[in-house]
Amino acid sequence: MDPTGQPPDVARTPRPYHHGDLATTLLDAGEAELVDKGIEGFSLRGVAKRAGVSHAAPAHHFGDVDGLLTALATRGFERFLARQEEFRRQARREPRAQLEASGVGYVAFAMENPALFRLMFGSRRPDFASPGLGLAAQAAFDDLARHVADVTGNANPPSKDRAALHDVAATWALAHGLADLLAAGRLPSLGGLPPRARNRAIVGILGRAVRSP
Amino acid sequence: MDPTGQPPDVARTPRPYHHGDLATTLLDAGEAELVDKGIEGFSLRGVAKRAGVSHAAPAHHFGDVDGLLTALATRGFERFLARQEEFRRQARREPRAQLEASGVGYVAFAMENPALFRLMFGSRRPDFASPGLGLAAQAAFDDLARHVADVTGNANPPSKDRAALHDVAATWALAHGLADLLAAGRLPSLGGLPPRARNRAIVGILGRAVRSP
DNA sequence: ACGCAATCTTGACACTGTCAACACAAATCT
DNA sequence: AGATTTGTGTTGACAGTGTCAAGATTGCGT
Repeated sequence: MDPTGQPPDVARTPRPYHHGDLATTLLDAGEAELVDKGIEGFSLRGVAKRAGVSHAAPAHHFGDVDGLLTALATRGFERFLARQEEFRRQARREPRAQLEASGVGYVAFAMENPALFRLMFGSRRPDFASPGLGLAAQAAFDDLARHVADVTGNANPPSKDRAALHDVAATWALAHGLADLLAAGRLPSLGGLPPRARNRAIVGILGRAVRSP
Repeated sequence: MDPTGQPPDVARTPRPYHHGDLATTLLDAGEAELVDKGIEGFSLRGVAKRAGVSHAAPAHHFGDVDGLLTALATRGFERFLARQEEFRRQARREPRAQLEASGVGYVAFAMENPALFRLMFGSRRPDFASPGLGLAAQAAFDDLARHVADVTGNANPPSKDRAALHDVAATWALAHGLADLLAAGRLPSLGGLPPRARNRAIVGILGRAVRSP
């Protein structure tokens, strides 16, 4: 038989009492739950069931349901930035092309992960005062502001210089508005385009936010 | 005595069994609940309590909690349009000034009613397939598209003409993005400005979406 | 080898939305 | 007028949810 003395395991790994790495398993399960049920139908017990674990297990890792949502939003912001960077890598190195790629990545992420995007930007349940999420969200803003500054050549921080503020606000608002409306399916004539044509259209629209110096 | 045969009323209208106009009372209570608890903490029983009525009473008027939210969103879109019109009335009659006023009204509504705005644009609970809400939302889009067309002079429908589509999409996305970010408090350097300066800044930013012909 | 801390389960509680059964009032019909 | 039907609101129940306290199980440090 089995020298380890384990039972002949009709099902191997009959769920050890300690899971190993439950935290990330719960994050994955939480993301699946988010995709399936949306933020509205998101249930902590549902996540636990997906992870094959008792209904109170998530509390030990994330405290609250809001704690889990906060962690999900944090990971969301990291992927958000990563997706933008992917598009930038495939674009030319000029500041303008890099900014356009960022915007396209912004919108693409929203359309690919509508529920997660909503959690990150349209919900008050995640705790944005928590250091992890706060920093992740701030990093997303800083990244965009930097690429805008590269285009305008304005080195002043947006909080001090009015022109810089307007440039950043316009770019962010335009990208964010497109992302939100497209993710919600409210711009069917744009969202229904095939990806390449759609991205071209998005670039054309985003270009209105800032003018090169 | 009273010819109607009513009792001498120690307390007049001691909560009659039939409320009179419970539907609108529930809508008002629902809006208050929305402001207090947000969409996340919105509770049908809480609304009933606010209206001073049993916990199952709302069902007779709105069926579902989603039914009540749908009705709230519908009324929200009507107020949304009305608010934009208020700003337009105080603006000059030129197409450009009218469009700018619409945009400022768009953003103002979002900042004044952040929870309602989120319900209208950032939630999947209202039933947008219902005729009432569907028409109300469509009317908001049509109104904006009309004012954009007045500026560009392009009479073609956005669904057919690519330039028209881009103009409408850019304007809507810019206004919507500003509204969403400001309502969420994510543009503090802009949202913290005093109203007049803020509106001037918004006009300046919105102007980037479309160029007069 | 032992004790401790971390991890997970179980059971309970209050709260929620929804449904069925009932109570009351008003409108309608004959 | 009186009876019946329709609409309006209440009560009680049920399953599902988040959270907490208590206990069970495991791994780790000493």
